[in-house]
Amino acid sequence: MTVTLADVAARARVSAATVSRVLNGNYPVAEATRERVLRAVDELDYVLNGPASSLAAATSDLVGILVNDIADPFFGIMAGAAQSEIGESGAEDDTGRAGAGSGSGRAGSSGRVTSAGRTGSSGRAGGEKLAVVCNTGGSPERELTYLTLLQRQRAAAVILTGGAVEDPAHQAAISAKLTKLADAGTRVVLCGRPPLAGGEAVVAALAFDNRGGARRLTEHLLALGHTRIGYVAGPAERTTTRHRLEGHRDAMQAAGLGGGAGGGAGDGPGGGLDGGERAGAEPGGARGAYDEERLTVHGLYDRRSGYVATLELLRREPEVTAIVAANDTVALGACAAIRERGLRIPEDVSVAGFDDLPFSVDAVPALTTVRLPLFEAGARAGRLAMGKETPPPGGIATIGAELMVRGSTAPPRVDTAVPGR
Amino acid sequence: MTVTLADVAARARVSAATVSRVLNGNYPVAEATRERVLRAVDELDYVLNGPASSLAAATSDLVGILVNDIADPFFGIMAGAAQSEIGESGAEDDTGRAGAGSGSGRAGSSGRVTSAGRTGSSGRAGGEKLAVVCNTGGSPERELTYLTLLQRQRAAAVILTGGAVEDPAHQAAISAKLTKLADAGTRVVLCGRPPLAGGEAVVAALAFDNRGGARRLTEHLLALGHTRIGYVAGPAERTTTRHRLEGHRDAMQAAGLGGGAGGGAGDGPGGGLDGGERAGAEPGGARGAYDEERLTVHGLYDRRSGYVATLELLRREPEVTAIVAANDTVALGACAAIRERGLRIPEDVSVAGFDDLPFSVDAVPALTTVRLPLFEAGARAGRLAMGKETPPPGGIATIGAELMVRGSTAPPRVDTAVPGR
DNA sequence: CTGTTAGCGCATTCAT
DNA sequence: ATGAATGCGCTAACAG
Repeated sequence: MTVTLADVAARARVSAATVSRVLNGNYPVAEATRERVLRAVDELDYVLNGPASSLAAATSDLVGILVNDIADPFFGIMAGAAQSEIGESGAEDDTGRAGAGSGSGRAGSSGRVTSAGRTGSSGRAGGEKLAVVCNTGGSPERELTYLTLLQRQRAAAVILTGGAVEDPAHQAAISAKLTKLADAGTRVVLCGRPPLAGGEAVVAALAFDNRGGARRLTEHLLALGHTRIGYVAGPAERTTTRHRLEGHRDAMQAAGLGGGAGGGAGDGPGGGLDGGERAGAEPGGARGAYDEERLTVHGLYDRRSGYVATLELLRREPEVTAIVAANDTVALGACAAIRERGLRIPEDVSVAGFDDLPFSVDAVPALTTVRLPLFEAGARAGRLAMGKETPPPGGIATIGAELMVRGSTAPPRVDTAVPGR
Repeated sequence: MTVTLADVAARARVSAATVSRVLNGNYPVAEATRERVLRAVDELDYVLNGPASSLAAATSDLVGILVNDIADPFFGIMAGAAQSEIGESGAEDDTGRAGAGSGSGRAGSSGRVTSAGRTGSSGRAGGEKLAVVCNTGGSPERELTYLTLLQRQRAAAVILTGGAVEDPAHQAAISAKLTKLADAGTRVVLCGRPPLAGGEAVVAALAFDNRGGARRLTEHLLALGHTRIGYVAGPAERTTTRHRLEGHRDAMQAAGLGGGAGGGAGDGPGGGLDGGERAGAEPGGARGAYDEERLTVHGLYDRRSGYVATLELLRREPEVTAIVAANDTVALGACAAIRERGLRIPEDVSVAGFDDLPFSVDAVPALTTVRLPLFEAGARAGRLAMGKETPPPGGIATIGAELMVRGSTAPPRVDTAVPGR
């Protein structure tokens, strides 16, 4: 029924071993026989049996990329970049770049279609790796499950993207799993995720400077003259959320607006997920740590959360003149909430996001945000996973975050600065 | 070094066969031994060898989902939905839904973390399928390559999403490849992609009613009083582009505004990718087929293309009162271009998109568009791929597209209706 | 350079 | 209900 190596060997009048050698290309073979084999392969339309190959070689060509939310461009961009570095066999930097601008449907590619019948249809496809992305949905369980599945497949490499959940038990479980993967020869790379405690198992960890970016963003707002800044944070248990929040509070404190306590590193996020428990906080009340918590609302990294949280923020403190969102998507929801309350952006309330996703520049007004080089980071992670690039010293690299000032932030209204209004 | 079935068997004092049976659960095993085996598995921290298992069983638990652009939420939403149906072992409809709103970072999940140490770490993970998404970048070659890679892995199922490239050679190559996959036992499902010519190889094809949706959208514009409607189309060679364009032209013709020729089905898209070749077309010139082409500009399915194409459209015909974009992302670019020219939306120019991606409702003004039930379609494709749902009659189902009228479309300015202005 | 020989780890017959 | 054998298709030593 299905064509095997032996069939090809017979057709080409060589041994199975020889066929294997030409297919894998990692062994000297006479040019003559080589061509004969290749022809037989094409004629028989032979396709290598992956499982058999992996079993014998004890390695597979599978490379897994774990993401929290595949519908979020934040992850899509990183995953796509990584995949482009992995899919191509080292060469063809061109095609990799093509996917950069999140552009789909390459228009000019139809001309090369005919050649595809040759490149793609036959079973040989050089050292092609199968780069696949797995959607964890942000669930620790699914993350572990996927890791096990990948381990089962003897994956060649695994790339973990996005912030981690700060649960000790889960951290430990992940760490243990990654160690086992590494022991089995799988290359593990972290992208946009803080380094592990005992990071020996990991080839490299690329961490975003969330804290620094957040700090610069809030400093920008402070320089504009804002003092009552609301913060719509992400899920409390994620590292990304904590780091961005810390950066924000660092800046607030430096400006003498934050609470002295709780500003340092390592403290768990304090705010509850849904507010409303502290009743009757008088507007324009005390500053400091109290305000800090009162002006922080946690939610998910999606639009709806931004909308809901902003409404809550506006309710708690109608005098806010600026709102910093956990990311651009959340910022969009915040904008919707602000407008719905009849306020203008940025005249009445400034809004800022994080990530600088493609749509941010198209918001009206364009969103002030912090740019994360997602594509570059993803591509680098891909190369690291393939061993095409040497890891940074210590296996850890911090990736810069650049402040992008645009139309959604402006100085606060003058009359708002007057106490009591 | 690595723990094998035999090790587990020895530890549990049974034969390897028995261990295999408990692990696969598809064979009667005494409860006592069963537990003994399971304990041994946990104690030894055994992880099944996927390749070996697949080789022996001649099937794997890999399910591939092909997308054109992973950074595009259009695909991300479908892929995520499909993956949620595939990943979970039939049950737990709840978790599947959780990913719906494109929400990442499930906030409430930390409570269940500890249980993960049990569910996820051990080698057994019931009939878990490994749902993976592969990013083709819209390139036919990569599409074929991925299909080959998946074939090599003896994938259990493959889901192809998004419009196809209308190149006969490529169509044939894909068809042939899918037939081979089906012959090898792989279940093939098409999602948001038109049925194949000889569709026997395919379990089911879920096609979006792009044509109908586009027609209704343009009818809406016509009802509003627009007559000069620019169309920013996608890549000329894709089915999605053609179908949407045809729907648009159908509506135009029905209103007596389209050219008699070229309106029917099956004609290749006429407009060149970059215009400007026909010089000095006098404004307010002849209607009909001529205008139809003049008012159509092709580009990619991304924001930049929408921006550039709209600028071109505005140059060719400053009197356009409405612009229909290939999709929402393109519409965003169109909006940017329109504003840059000092025009207001919708007062001066109405804008419409397609797909109704999450961000569309947040555009200012909110985007009139055509809603495609991406999540539902993806989920259904996932179930079809898993054999959890019976295919529609004939294996083909058309998925409705619903017009969403929002703020970005309005009647044209009265003075614009005056000829010569 | 090429052919021969052994397994890789597991799922299945077939027995019992 | 369980154990013993057989082979899935391929790669990797070894010869030669």
